[in-house]
Amino acid sequence: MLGSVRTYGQYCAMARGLDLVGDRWTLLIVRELISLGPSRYADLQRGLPGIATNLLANRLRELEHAGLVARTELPRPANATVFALTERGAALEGIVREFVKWGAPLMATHAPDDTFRPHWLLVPLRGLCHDATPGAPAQVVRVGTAADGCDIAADAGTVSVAPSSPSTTPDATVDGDPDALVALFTGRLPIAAADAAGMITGDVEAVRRVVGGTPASLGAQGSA
Amino acid sequence: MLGSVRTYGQYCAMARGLDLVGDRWTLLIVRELISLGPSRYADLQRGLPGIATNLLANRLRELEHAGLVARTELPRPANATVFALTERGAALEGIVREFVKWGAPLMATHAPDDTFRPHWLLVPLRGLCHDATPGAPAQVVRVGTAADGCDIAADAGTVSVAPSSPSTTPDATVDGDPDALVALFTGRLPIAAADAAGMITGDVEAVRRVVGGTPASLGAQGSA
DNA sequence: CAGCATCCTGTTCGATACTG
DNA sequence: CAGTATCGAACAGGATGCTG
Repeated sequence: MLGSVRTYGQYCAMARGLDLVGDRWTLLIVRELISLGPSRYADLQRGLPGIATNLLANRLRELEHAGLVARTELPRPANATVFALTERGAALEGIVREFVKWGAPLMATHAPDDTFRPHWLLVPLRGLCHDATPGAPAQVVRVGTAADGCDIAADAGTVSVAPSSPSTTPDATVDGDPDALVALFTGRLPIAAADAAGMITGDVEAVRRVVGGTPASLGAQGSA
Repeated sequence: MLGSVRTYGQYCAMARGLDLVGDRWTLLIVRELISLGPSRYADLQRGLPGIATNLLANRLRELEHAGLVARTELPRPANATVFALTERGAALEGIVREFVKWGAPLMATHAPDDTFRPHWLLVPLRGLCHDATPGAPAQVVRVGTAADGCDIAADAGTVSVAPSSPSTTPDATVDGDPDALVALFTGRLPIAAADAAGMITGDVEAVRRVVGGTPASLGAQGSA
């Protein structure tokens, strides 16, 4: 009845890590909890197209048992169950970040039937954005929508990327085709071209301020 | 007949990475190829206790197809097939390293029936060792044995950790119980105590030279 | 012997239907 | 909304047999 008692049985840090988060879907659930913050069951399902509902329930139970996810019952009037990463669970972001870096070259092509959610860009954007105008007042660029996206906040030379919040009014909003979004933030699509294509609403200069990171953060590694 | 056409179908760098290396055993095979260097089939099997032989063959074929592993036929007299990481495959070390860092706290306890191979320490040791005596002549400390272990080479302030080579004569050799080895290199077991327990052969000062890294590399993160 | 392929069994996964 | 129940298909694990 309980899942994954299956273990590699190795006294090895990596094998023991994989015993906890190596099952199918598990690291994507962690990605969701990182990218969305504390989430309800149905929101997790929306960010994990194709997952079986029983599998999501199993994984959440296993993650909870492993001390990586905490389940909280919100009081009235919300009256909902909320899943959030514990501190130890949030420490998985390093693994997620390395996966994103390694997988970056795989984003060059876009299969039309692949699903896409703008909030999936949160971890990648953390490595891809900078503040090119440290002296300017604080600005926020939204990627995607208020319901599903990321808010890139630039202030005093540093950027922070958070799940988009309906209570924030961004200075600019960027949206469009998945591959165009990726191309824009990896530098393959010029900002002017994105603007001409109608991808940018609001202050184009705010977009110019945050787009573009260090070459290393683009995950430029051989081909595949 | 061909494995894993199963894909997450997401336009997401992490999901696409997991499509390639997210299957069971795959990242442990990568760990083996990193820790052993180019290897023969039987050597991989020895480092992956419990893997089904057909599964290893399948995974190697998938990795080859993904461009992460290259298969080479050695000419006579060796006449063997050798599997090695490609450049793109070797780039997975960042993911392996993050897994090791995150999994480090899980090594605190040691189940007696867990298997252990000294060469599994190679990636962890890369984050755990330093050269405390940059001025001293080059020295090599072996962990494990010539047949299965790592050689830690300290020279001019930097250390490099490689699979143990029979053609190298180390200045000191460290071996012993798996948990004692881990405790030694994570600083929980004093070098003097390891020496008193008979874990060290040769020049104890060479061991003292390389053992101990930055606090950050110990992977100190919450509990679990 | 190294490097698999085949066969078989048990577990996990995926899709859908259903429930408090 | 947050799951549980069910069932066929795919996959993992173990033993064994084949082939140069």
